[in-house]
Amino acid sequence: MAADIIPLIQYIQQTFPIATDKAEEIAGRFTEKEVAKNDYLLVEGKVCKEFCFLETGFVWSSTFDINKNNITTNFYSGRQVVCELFSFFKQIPSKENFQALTDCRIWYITFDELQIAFHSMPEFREFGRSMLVSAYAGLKQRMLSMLHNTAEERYALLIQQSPDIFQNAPLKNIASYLGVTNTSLSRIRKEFTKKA
Amino acid sequence: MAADIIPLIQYIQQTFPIATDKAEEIAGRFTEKEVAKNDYLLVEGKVCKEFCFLETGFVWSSTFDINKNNITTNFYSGRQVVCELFSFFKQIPSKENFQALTDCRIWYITFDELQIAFHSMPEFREFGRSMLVSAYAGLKQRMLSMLHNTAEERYALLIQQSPDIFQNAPLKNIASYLGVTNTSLSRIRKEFTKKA
DNA sequence: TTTATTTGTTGCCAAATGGCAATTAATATA
DNA sequence: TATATTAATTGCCATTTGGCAACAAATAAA
Repeated sequence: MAADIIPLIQYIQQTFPIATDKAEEIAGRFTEKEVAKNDYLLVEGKVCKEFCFLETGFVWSSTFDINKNNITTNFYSGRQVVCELFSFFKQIPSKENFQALTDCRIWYITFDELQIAFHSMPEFREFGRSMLVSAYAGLKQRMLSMLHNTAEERYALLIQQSPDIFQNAPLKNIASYLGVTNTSLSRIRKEFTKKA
Repeated sequence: MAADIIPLIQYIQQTFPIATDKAEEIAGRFTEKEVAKNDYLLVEGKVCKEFCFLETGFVWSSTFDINKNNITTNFYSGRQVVCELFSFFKQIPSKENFQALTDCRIWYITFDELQIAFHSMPEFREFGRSMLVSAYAGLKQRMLSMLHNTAEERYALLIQQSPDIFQNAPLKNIASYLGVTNTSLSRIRKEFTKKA
């Protein structure tokens, strides 16, 4: 067993409590690959064919609003699932782009392989469901934060919870992730450093 | 077969394409019940034990923010799933309340029953996964709208897509659902009717 | 019905955020 | 290195939204 599969095994166990040998069996269904900086993991209009676990590296996802402005939907650092879940599980074209901001090391499983594994391994199904439910809950949290926190509060939360984003992504994309203009983010940062 | 189970069967088929006899078999696992106006389907701190399909009626869900303000998380009209998915699938205490705003007719299945049905019916699993994925995608849409539309645009979208909310819920709860104060919502409504 | 409570509206002003343009800083390209 | 391009900051002002208080309207309770 390759040593670098350990983060995936740990991720599985932390998402759904399960015996180590079962988690290893699930992880064993994944294949490793590398993605170079600036390469796309998924392009808008294409069907997402791989469920990816990001071992190391940094990825961002984006889409376009009605006015064709590019807006950042998320950032992903290592040891997270990186997948357009709607496109993947429904096997329909994605509305989002996923792009590597650094060189990435990834473990993936294709949709067909996952279907087979789901049928033969109940634990894999349970892990999959638990992962989906957690993603749903995380999104709800983020939505409520967007609704009831100011831009500055959201900025403070982000820099506290995911400081690595600021090492990897340009501020204009962080601004659109936070739902503010880059002009406003610039001013928020100015105020923020003044206070600290 | 009771005639009023038909909406549930249709909902299943529209969430995951499946033969009618299979959809009927899935629906057959659900039990019917009624919930009176103002009664709670779920109370904060309790584990959500039932996965509910709202046949008729109107429900709202809410939670409390850091300052203990009650904030509305969602409204549900008929022919929708009404369930705190995170609490239900993880069987942990809910952070949300679900309350009937009108008398409701509901089809439900308990967590234990659902686990059994999931194991014996692959189609039920597929339906469940598809439902989760759709809920996730809907939430993402809503979040992006919160981020990149003004309060007035969000109001216009809501009144267009879910006019029934305005027949069933007080404006102060609609305001917190939209992420604005009721003062602001009042002004937005004034502007809005002026334009129309 | 009368009274009390809750909900919704409005005026006044403050705070947060956006829009645009100019400038500087950083990065990519020739 | 020199040049072109993109990203970030700043000033000025407009727009959006919030906070508070007063009031009106609707609803619930006595």
